[in-house]
Amino acid sequence: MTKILKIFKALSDPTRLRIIFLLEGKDLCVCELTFILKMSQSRVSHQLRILRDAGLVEDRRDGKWMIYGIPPGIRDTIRPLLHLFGEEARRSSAEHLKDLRNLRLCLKEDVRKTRGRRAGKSGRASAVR
Amino acid sequence: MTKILKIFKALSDPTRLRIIFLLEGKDLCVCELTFILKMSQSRVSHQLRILRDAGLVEDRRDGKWMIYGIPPGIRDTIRPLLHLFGEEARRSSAEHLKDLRNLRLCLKEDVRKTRGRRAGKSGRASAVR
DNA sequence: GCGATGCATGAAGATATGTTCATATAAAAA
DNA sequence: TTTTTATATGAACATATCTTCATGCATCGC
Repeated sequence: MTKILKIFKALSDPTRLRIIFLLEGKDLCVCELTFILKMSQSRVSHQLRILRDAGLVEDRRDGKWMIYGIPPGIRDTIRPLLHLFGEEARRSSAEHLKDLRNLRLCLKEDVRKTRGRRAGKSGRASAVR
Repeated sequence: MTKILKIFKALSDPTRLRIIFLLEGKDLCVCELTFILKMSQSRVSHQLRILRDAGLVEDRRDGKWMIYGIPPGIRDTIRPLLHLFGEEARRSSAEHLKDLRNLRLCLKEDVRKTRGRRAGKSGRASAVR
């Protein structure tokens, strides 16, 4: 009972749900999530911790980056769950579409390796808040 | 997005989860839930309201009783969801077993129609707190 | 080694949520 | 009609949750 409750609690926050939706598509590091969600690194980390405590995500270190992803067992469990309700609503929600746009931008700009050095450079599309 | 979030929020409270587990088996009125859960009527009503606002339960009047149940569409959606995680854990949880025991007692004593008049009568098993 | 980057986390403040208490409404019973 | 039973709900309080800020640790590049 405690476990399922923890999972529902973890999923009952808009930020965490956005993170789950993103990770369902692709593993991401904290700085990428920070870039995509337009939130402070601290805020993202705190939310990731709650998701990890619930067993909904797992992390691994890659150099100086911590990569977060959904464990295979959970992925199989969660995907149908998310689809059951409002998959349509999700896909068409303005928020989620922005996240997807920022994800593309994030990959295109190779945020993980180039941020900081290139920040503020002109001629670049900027992420959608 | 808002809808699914509301559903997860509604499911992320131990009392409400107990109510859902109970209603998954059988429609019940507020006084029966109050009897089974050993909680104040006010508390049960407040929680039912949250479940209703999330669309997870519906009510109908039967005389002076309000009967709560899970709408068919939601039932089909929610059952696999609850089974996905911790169905085993639920079935064996002490809390849930107590609820089931109190449910049997509730039906046996016909709480809906006899409460008050028979309260405190000797020779009766009393519900488990 | 030293500075910069990526990330985690504790503490404090702001906000949301759950519980209790008091009271209101509606139907049944007397 | 008056009383009783079943339920809903607003307000106040207690508790939990989320966000921010400050700071610490690990890794990388120089």
